[in-house]
Amino acid sequence: MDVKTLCLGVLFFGDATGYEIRKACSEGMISHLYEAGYGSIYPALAQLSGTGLVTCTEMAQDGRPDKKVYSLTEAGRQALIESLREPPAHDRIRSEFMFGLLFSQLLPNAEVGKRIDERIAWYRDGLERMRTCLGHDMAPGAQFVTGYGIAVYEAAANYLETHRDTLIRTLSQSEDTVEEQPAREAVGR
Amino acid sequence: MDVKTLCLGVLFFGDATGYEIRKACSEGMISHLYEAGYGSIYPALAQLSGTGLVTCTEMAQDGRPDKKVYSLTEAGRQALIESLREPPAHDRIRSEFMFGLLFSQLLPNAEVGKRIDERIAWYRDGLERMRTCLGHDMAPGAQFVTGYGIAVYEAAANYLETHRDTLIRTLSQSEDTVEEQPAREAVGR
DNA sequence: AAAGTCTATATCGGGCCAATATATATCGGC
DNA sequence: GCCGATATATATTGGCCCGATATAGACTTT
Repeated sequence: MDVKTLCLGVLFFGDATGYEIRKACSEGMISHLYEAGYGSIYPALAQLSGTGLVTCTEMAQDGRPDKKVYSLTEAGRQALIESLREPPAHDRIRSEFMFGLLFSQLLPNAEVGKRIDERIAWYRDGLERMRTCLGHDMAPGAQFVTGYGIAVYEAAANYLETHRDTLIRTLSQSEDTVEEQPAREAVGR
Repeated sequence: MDVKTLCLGVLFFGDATGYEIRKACSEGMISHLYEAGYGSIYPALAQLSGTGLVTCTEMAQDGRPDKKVYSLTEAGRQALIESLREPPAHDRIRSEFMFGLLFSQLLPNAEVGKRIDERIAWYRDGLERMRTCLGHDMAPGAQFVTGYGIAVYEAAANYLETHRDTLIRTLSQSEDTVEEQPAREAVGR
């Protein structure tokens, strides 16, 4: 599955411009599942347009630059369904935040605390948006996914809140032995 | 942060071959935070070796192909710390599983159930490994991160288990109206 | 009136990664 | 004792992806 399928999926919920699709995939609800930026979306739309899976209607606007509104065609709908049918690839995640915490012994304690606090705030913010979202009329799948997001974010925020101080305390205690601390095992597997 | 920093990080916990680094980043504990395959790791190691951040010792083995064991140099250690100091980029996630569920109305119910069951099994498997891991001696950061992983996976698995049947039931109920169902709002933001 | 944000489209260089090639060893099952 | 599968080990490539950047008028804030 690639960004082309992502665009088809967004367009399934209604016509949109490239700009709006990007918003959905990098700020909106979908950004929690599958992110994408301009550099992926615009080329994808051009290709989809070329193969007839979407149509593009240029709309002149007073003042602002022209809008290009994309719509899913019947062929696009079929292509979306076909893509969704094949077994989903394994999740791809890349969390610099978590990776950095692995090495929290190498960072100043204040920095560690600051990062955790920021992350908690980020989760709380996401939770608020998701809860607001649940009030509206949604497809059953979207409802399920949103509920899942809430459950996971809640657990993450709670863990960070309840274990933050313990981590900092532990780091403080072993602070002075950091210099000669030998490498440890138990990360390789 | 890129795969070069990832390699430096893994090597901080002890010398390793490219093969072992890949194992840690695509099967081991680190794979839950930051994945990488051969195509990223081998070029990264070559570059790190060229700039003196790691050293490479070739070890002949009876039978098996030669091993190239990489070690972090002092310069590499400093480079790692410097990289970790800069604020972590936003998490990047790409979950085809979750994205697919958004459109569960377009999939056969049996398929939806199967995917959820597989995902639950995957979480449970990950949980078991992480819990085993916690028994061993670990750096405080690694312990914190592992605990976080357990909390999140547990919440995810529980949500899927308790809401699986509700989703399927809801899908079955609206099954016959799928054909003429209009596009819905509330995904754009 | 300057500075910043929002709508809107588009490109590029470099990074990443799945798939693939190569070679040998070991282990379980028949 | 042989076969297929799995594990050890390194390396390349084509294509996808994406952060940064350019452009540009309108609206908002200071």
